[in-house]
Amino acid sequence: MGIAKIYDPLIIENKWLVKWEKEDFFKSEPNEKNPYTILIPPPNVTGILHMGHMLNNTIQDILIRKARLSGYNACWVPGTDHASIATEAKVVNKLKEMGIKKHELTRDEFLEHAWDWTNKHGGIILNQLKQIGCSCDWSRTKFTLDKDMYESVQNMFIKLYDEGYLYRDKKIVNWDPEAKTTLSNEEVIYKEKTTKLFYLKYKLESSEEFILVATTRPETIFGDTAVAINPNDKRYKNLVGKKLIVPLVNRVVPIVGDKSVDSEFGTGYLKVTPAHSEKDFEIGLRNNLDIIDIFNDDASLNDYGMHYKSLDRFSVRKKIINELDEKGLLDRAEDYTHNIALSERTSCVVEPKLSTQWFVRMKKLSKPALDLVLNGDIQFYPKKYVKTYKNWLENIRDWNISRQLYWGHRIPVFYLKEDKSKYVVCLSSSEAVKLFEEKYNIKNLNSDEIVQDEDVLDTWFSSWLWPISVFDGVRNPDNSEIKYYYPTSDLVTGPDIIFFWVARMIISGNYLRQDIPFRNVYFTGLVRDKKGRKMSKQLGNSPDPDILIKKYGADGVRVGLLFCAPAGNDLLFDDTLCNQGKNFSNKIWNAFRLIDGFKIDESQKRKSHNEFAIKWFNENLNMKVLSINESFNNFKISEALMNLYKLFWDDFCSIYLEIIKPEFGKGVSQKLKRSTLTFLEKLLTLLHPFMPFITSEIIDQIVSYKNFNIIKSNWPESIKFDSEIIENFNYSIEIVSKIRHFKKQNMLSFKDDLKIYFENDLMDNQIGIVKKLTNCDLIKKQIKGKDSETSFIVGKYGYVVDQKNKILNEIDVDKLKEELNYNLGFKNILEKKLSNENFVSNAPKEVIQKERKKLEDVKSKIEILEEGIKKQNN
RNA sequence: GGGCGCUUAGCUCAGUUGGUUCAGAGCACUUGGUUUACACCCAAGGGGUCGGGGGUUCGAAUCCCUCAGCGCCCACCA
Repeated sequence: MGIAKIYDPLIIENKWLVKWEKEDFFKSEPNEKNPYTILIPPPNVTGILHMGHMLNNTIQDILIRKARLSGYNACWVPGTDHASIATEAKVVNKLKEMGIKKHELTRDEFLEHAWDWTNKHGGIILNQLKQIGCSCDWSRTKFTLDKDMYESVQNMFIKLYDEGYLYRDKKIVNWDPEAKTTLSNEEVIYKEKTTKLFYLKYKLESSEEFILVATTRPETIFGDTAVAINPNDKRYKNLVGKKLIVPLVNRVVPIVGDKSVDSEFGTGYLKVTPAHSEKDFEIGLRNNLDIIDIFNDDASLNDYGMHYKSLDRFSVRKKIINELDEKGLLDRAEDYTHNIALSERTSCVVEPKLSTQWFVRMKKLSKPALDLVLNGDIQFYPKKYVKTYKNWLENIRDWNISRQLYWGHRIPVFYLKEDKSKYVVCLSSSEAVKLFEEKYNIKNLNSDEIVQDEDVLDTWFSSWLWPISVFDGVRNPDNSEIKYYYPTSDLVTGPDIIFFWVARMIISGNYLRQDIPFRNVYFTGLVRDKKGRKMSKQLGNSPDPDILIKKYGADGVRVGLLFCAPAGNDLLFDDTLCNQGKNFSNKIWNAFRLIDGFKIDESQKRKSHNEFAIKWFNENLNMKVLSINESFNNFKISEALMNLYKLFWDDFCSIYLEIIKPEFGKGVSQKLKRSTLTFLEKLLTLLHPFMPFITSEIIDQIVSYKNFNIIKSNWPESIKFDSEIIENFNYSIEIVSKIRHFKKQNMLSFKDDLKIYFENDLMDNQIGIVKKLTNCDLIKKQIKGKDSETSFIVGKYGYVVDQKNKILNEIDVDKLKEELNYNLGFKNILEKKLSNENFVSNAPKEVIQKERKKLEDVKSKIEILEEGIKKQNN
């Protein structure tokens, strides 16, 4: 036999990677077929593949390959995301290592470095996706900063502005002092920490009395412009109209009443710093307070910080507490555990900061998006995320889209240098000059008299256009591609970006095209290690995909991942599952070896049980294809794989092949070999989405299928199956199991041939199968009374084993009795149920019918069992 | 604080509209097996009062209440 005994994925997978690349198998263009479209959730351009990506993209590849096999024009668009803050942070770090500080560079110089970085590291991840077999249309690869994508983003901004969905406002935003940019709420993470709660003395004006104010941030007293108290607080009445002196600063500030103050917290007094807390800012608005910003962009203190000017906020905190203490202005300090806001990207403490930003008005824009999901136009798998989605949309807030970064889509707004309150929104400065004339009647502006907004847009502002912009549907809404491919079919992503991305794509899709962006959303779980911990660099528990692939093959890893990935559940990844996948590859390989080695020999007598096995496997295949399709329709991908795994391993190898396998040295008929190859071909087609490499290779090696392209072949059709054939066949397998069990219990070897007498009708081909799989003869014989010295019951037909002496005594009568008791109990319950008027009158007819059938079955079973026990006792 | 979800065999999970041939799968485990595709294998087997308690019902893993444990998302208080 020329084929290797052990399947070696490495060589074969590489061979197919090259071939797929060369022959452009995955290319898609609009045609007369129905489209099936998936857009990759674009990974960070400079990122590398982790387990989450693997899972995600394997699922996408399975869906897309299945669709391709099912006759759709399958199009999977790959691409990468510029990931503005994440990438910029990496570049800043890189520059730091080189001794260059970002602020020493001009915008253009910085961008040059960023592009160098991107060109150097970009695309690695796409190559890794190829390694795991992703069948993307690589000619369509997009990058969110490509020229057309860039323009799409800016066009969207302009459209939204023109239609009144954008505004510029001063608000308290989350400020990342390290990256020196604002963050969206979604980019802020909270961590519990124990810090100190300081009680500071605020003297009443022209009095020696003081009140205590509790704060965790004593360094912000420089920005205090009031102290607030809840108007329902009893102390409030005595204090109205009085003033306090801010310690150290000696600023005189009013006491104001505000319902948002929690009287239970601290002393019930809240120092109000409108520039550095959202809540304080609102109190400030309500009470007309001054706003004093005390920080520089890096969160060091500015001129208002007096002698602490230029020092960092945290060192000021330490120093100012000492000073307050020395001056008797600190009453006490207590431990206090609360949540600290941290930047997702730089991990530094977020500083609330007042600043002017661009916002998207979300309420009206997002209104239709909720219905699209609630009424089922868009389906979520698993369903539970509909509620999460609903909850967010119902409480949606305006979206801050400005980011004080260089790397990204620059905001297309031009300001008059002289007076920045005057601005126009457009693509270029030459257009801006015209618009200034129209809008403000300012004529003959020089281009150096206007300046473009320094900020870029939030990364997600480009992401929410992804399903439209990859087909150029923002700039050209009527082009043939967008009309053909949009709406896309499925989106596969993690639930962690349901708000960042999924919801916003639905919103933008509805806004731009009055249509959904995708029909189904499949949420994958988080990949954890087998102890349930998140995978992280620090723990070192995240396996390297390249190493996994080398060890188990891409097919093996794909199968391993899918074995543990029910939709929406986190999956506990374990190497051994990949090993199971690898073993499965080997099993498939060896099944092929066996079949391939069949010699044709027409002189063999036709065996009826072979025909029966073929019939059975055909019907069984029809049945399993139906259930696999059903699993696919419900996005139960791992269920589909498990069914296939069992179909191939148990049904095809352990049963079918074991039956039709010729005895040593003998051959098979042409017809049998052809049928078997047809089954193998169908199974490989079914397996292809999960294991594209090995299935391609084997199909390629089956001689008669040389020109058969598995990628585009037809998914086996199935509408119905003959359940009688399946039942009859299964019964013989049931007998086989019982006989094997019997042999094992009686310490007989597989080779020992027994004569087994049976009383009821069995078909010849059923007998043939038992004979082939157990090496035992089944002989039909009416057994009367004492003749049946050795009887052993299985199933509803009952049969008798005659092995002269030893077996007889070891037959387990207790087992039979146990089974009898169970069935008697069952019968009791059924009879009780059926004689219960409440049941008969209340339960649906079909249920009653079913119960009656059960009763009949159980009665005949009891009869057989009783007879069997009687025979044993004789 | 607001919202969502989970608890079924040693592990990871299936169990659609309540109906005892649904208590199931894979892995792990135990036992036996190797000249004849595969030990990356074959065969057989043992495991669970479906988290606790209560209720609805003729009937509950499935519906309701409650207790206990776990997890996620959102908001964030000085």
